[in-house]
Amino acid sequence: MTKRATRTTRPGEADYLKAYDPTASPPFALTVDLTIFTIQGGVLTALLVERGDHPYKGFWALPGGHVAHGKENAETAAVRELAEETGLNWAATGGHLEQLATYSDPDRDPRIKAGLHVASVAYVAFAPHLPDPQAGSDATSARYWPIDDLDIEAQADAWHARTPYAGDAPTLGYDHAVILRDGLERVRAKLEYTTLAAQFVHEPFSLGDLRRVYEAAWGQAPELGNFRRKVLSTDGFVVPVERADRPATVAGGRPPLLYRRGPAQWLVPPMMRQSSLED
Amino acid sequence: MTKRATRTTRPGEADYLKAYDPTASPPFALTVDLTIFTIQGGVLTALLVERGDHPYKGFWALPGGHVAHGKENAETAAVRELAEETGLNWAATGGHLEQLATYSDPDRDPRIKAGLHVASVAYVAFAPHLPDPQAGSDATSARYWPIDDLDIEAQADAWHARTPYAGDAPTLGYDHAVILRDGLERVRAKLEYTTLAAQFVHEPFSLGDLRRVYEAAWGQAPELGNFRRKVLSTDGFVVPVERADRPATVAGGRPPLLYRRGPAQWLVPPMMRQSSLED
DNA sequence: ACAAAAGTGTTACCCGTACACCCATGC
DNA sequence: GCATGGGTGTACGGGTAACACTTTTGT
Repeated sequence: MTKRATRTTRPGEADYLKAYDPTASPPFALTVDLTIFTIQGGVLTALLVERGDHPYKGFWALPGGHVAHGKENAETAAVRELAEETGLNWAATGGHLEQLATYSDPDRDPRIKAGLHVASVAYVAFAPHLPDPQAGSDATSARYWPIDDLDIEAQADAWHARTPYAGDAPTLGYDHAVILRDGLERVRAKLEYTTLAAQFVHEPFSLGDLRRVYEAAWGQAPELGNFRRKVLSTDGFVVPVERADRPATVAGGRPPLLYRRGPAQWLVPPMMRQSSLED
Repeated sequence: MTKRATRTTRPGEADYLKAYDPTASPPFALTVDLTIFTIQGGVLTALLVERGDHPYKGFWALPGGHVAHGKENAETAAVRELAEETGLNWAATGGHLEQLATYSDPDRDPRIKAGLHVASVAYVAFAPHLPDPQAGSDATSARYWPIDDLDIEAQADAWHARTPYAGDAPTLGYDHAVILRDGLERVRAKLEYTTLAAQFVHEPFSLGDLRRVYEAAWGQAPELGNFRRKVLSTDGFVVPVERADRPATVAGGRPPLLYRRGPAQWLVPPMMRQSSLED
């Protein structure tokens, strides 16, 4: 009980609390940015919004916003912003959201010139093909972009060199090309050793659907026979579903068995990817 | 060249810069916390400092401090604080430092009661047995603690429940038990699929030295024969060193071949750990 | 019948496991 | 000699890679 007291009141507490003057210390702003990945028509896409306000008015950027001071942590802010920007109830859809990294270069936001140092906690979200988002508060439009159309590497390199990006792809504001590149690498890596691929497909899904997730993310599909053995032998990756309410197949072909996401989180050993990471 | 202009001056820029009033928006503080792991006498340890000031005066905590507003990013601040708190030139020692996660619960720092919301970017550092640190600025003492002596799980659980930790281990301030637990899990995981184990030993080292790193971190050593085949067959993990300047062995036994760290970063497939992750 | 997509079988080989065995040094 | 730590060899088995083959539907 002595230690409990230290969490509420203890000798000297009044001192350090009073000593702090909110107007004296230079302010930081804390924001969140979201890299939201989904698959549309066999192509990996990311959600971007077109900014309607300065800074970076008219540029494309990641959805995100400010953490509410004293009221929430970054993750809560991320879920809230996601709902505001896309109309999506994240808890209900059951997608996956995880922290990526925090970006804090002083010059990553031009408002540093006004004395505001903006740090941003970035998140990665995986979801099946979502309804097209409505442009929210300060965005003039919002859409999913195929990641191959964004020239992310070149834009990220340009940011690091602090030179303007001169290519044809929609230009990303802030350091969002860097964040998006890091998020993309996280997605690709996580597919290898977790069951997150199942977060990209609607239930019920076929093993072919699941395999096309890997194909979209890696550019190459895992070998078919080995892939299904791997998935089916990983306990709890997918669970078969009996019902015949399979949506009619588009073209000819044998109708697939259908599955749901299982409780397993990890893939050990990992799913193999041809182009392994270089040192 | 049109786009370059947007990075320096563009229509409307003055507006959004002037519109911001540094004293109006409630302030965040941005700090860094460091989980610094090393191995001493076959035991995995973490560096902690005993706080000399409120809040959490007299408690043990992770080294860290404030990010200098407008002057540096979090990583630079981490390296700087590391030098200040331990006298260590990180760039020179060649240890490994990486971002862990950002912690931003409003109540994670009691100064929220004074209106200051403190978010902290945590880092993980791996290093060989370092000289004992000098207690820095606001610390009364600093030392390495064996992680098994810190009762981290219980302390982290207690923090999440917002109940006081009642055990015998040195009590950690703030949410640092949670951060330390996450850092520890990162270390253990990274040993599996990267060559970071070599960051824990002084050069030149023997394969036995390297194997003891895994033993200290995992509580169980990889099987000897397989371990050395794995290490030696991974191109660029270790490079043999010819010199006979091997430090005299303490006890009897065949003198080992010695190695240096190689350029390889990844271990594919990963080093096997008996107790694999549960779902 | 044919194409398309799903699903099954078969073989070879790699690599991790387990365990036995050989080497070099200090006491 | 013998204890101690370092280093090597080898047989077994599971799992993945590669590829051929069969099944079920739509047109």
